[in-house]
Amino acid sequence: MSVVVDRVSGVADVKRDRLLLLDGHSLAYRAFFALPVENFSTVTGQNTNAVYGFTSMLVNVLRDEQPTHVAVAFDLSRQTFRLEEYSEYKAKRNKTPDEFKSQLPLIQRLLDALHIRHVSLAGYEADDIIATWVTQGLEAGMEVLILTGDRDSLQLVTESSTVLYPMRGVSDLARMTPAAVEEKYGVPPARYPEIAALVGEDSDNLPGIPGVGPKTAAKWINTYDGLDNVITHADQIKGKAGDNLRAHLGDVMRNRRLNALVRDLALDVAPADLGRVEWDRAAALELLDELEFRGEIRTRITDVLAPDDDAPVEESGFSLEGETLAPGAVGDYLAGLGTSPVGVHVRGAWGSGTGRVDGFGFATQEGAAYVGVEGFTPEDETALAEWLADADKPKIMHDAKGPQLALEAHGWVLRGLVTDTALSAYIVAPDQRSYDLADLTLRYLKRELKQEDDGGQDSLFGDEEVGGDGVAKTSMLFARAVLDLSVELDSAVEASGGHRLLADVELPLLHQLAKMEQVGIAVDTEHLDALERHFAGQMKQAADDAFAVIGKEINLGSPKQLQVVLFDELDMPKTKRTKTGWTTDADALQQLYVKTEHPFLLALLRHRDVTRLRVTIEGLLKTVQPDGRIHTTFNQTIAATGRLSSTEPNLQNIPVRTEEGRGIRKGFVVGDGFESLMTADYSQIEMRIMAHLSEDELLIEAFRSGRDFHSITAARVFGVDPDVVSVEQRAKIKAMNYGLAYGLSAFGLSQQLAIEPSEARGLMDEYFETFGGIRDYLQGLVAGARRSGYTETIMGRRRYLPDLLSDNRQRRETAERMALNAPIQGSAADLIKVAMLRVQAALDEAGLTSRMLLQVHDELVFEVAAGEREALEALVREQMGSAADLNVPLDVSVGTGPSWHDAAH
DNA sequence: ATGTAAACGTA
DNA sequence: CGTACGTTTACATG
Repeated sequence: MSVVVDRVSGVADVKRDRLLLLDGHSLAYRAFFALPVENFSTVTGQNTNAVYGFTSMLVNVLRDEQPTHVAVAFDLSRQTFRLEEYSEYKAKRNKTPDEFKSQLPLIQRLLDALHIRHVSLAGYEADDIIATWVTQGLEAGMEVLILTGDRDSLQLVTESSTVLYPMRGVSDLARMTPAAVEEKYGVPPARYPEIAALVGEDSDNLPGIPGVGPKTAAKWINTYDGLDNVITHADQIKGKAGDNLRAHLGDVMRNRRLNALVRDLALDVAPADLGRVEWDRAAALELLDELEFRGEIRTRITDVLAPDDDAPVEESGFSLEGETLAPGAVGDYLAGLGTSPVGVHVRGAWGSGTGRVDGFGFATQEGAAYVGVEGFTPEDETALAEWLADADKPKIMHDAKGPQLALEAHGWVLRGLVTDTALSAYIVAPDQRSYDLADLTLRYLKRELKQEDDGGQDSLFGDEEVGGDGVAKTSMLFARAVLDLSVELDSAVEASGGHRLLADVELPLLHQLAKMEQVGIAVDTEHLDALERHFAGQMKQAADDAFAVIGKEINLGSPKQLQVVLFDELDMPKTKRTKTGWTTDADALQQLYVKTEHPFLLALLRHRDVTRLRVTIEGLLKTVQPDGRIHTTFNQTIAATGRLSSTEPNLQNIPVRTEEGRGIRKGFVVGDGFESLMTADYSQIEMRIMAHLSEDELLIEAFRSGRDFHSITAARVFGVDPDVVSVEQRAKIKAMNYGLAYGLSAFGLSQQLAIEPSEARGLMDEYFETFGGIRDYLQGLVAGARRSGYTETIMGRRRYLPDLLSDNRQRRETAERMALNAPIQGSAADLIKVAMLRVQAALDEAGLTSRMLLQVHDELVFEVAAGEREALEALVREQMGSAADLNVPLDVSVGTGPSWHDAAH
């Protein structure tokens, strides 16, 4: 199907024109209540459930009905001729929610982008516009479809006009033909308003006759042949209903006047003007991006609007001259590039600390080239190696850590990476979910970047036709996109003051992370195997115990089945609600045990614990590479605060709190040829940052004293000597200290300490009384962020928090807690990143072979080469301790041992 | 097959 | 009713 209908060619005359008319307001309103608003909102807090539901209905109907003409009618305001006639018209309606109102302009923007006409008219409702178009369309011999959630439109149904009425939600449409209307209401469509007049319409505040429903109304209308005759013969109708009819004749006649749709409005646009035209692809995609419509809905939209394989990349703005380099031509090509930045796209695959290169796309402002690695001559190989390793040949890449691993695996060294578009996009807006090249291209260049489909899937072995036009073209286009993007992003980074963060921290860190991923950490698989078997046995034991108590076997891992046992069968008190029932989390089970002392709970908790440990080990073992080491992937662009994250596997959440859990850490060991593992971590890094930033004298003094921090602060709060601080006092202040940076509430604190909220409130007051600088600082953080729209770390890393201005209390308060936490967590992240770079630089400088393996937010793990322990410890203490110049000391604790567990301190 | 919720591990 | 993450399982969708 082509969305362009040529009105002149006569092609459209082969079939009747189909006119699709939508009631924008009623459909959006339906969608607003049908779809849970909390599931549909963007990062900026814009609700989109109504937009989503409306769009979904629209595209489904476009797909299923294939109309040739389309338009949408909207209400303009409540001020209509109906209101003038009847001041109570629609009076009972609740005020339209703001969350809904803000979505109408979005729907209209979307329609504009799709080039679908939308019309409203002062004094009239959408219904009237539609009724007028229906009348005109039928006269012109068109077939008409009306998509609306307003039953008044049923009066427009004829043999050639059908109402599509949403049944429930936004996916079921009832097809209201004359037969369907008659079947449902017992009268032909033209007489539907007569029924409505008798029955009344709650939503319009049009009261009907008491005791008269659709059945009675239909009976009367059919018996007397129409409402007019019912009114004339009102005195003949017996019973209570008859009395009521006579008493409310005025209402009925008024209802009938008001529910009659106006069919002869003077509109600027006639049905013939509504022929479908090509959509504005760029504008629509940009809006979908803004609305965060992705995945299924996005495909459904684009499929319906552009089902043909149209829009090759050139069409959407990318066009470039390029060539596939012949064997032997690489040296000359690279020599001709000079010293202006080159966009580089590496084709290949990577992960788990290694990778494979299949080819390179190069792009400059002048042109582009592609070269596949397969046909390389020795001269090509050398020329490329030299160019890649030349720090004076500037390169720009996207998400270069993976490619870097692939290059390294080939033996190539990458130098001269002047920027990375994924990293700069992250600096500019760290809250984005994805930094895909295609996403960024769309967002910053308003162009669509599409993967050329070259037939077969990318083979793992790289044996597909490398010279294929698609592959080369795509690679060159990607390289060019990277180059163009870097220009936009450079200025965006500059404008937000993030240049140094990018150039001095994130970019060099990319290489450091690649190095760490490449090295990996050695694992004692035998130990972990044995441990897994042990936990499997414990699991079986715990499950048997649990089943014995309740006398049957259930799936202990199913919260649903657990709820049945706990709350229905054992009749335990209800816990906190979740979306789908009552929570069965460990905290709740613990509390239930305190109340009931039911042995099932103990077995269940034990089962949970050991299951978790077993599954964790299982997952780890699956990721051990042939070299006997685990090579995690560190993600540099995930956490909005600036932290790293770790995947496949996540080595930043290996158990440590329980003795059994720590057993797993014994499985991470020193590798062959090295002497031990060393861990080095910052103590109370976030509190120190708070002390520094708040300049609270007492807090600074507490840190400078070098004594136990929680005891010192507790002593201050409770006004006692540090030596006599009780265990309870210290615990309370410790919880307070840790919770501060999260925006802890009195309630949260009371939960955690199992004390009364009032006591927690008092504790917080005392604390803030003592450390007034902290209170002022935290308040200032939120206030400042509200003013500027963002928070900032010590290195100038920004996080934008538009929800600080939300009128939704929950969203706003969440944003406030984020504003408290982001600069603190983020500054700590800045600090350890700087420390990592300094430590590595010092390692290189000193010529040590010890190496950095892991980062766990405030901790670094090293593999110590023989004889280097002391030197390494000194170096690490020195570099970590001086990563930032704070007005409190940075305390680093260091431990060494044969395993990660033993290296703890 | 794919997505979401609940649960839980870390800092 | 405390921030930042990733993974697993069960369960509900298509």
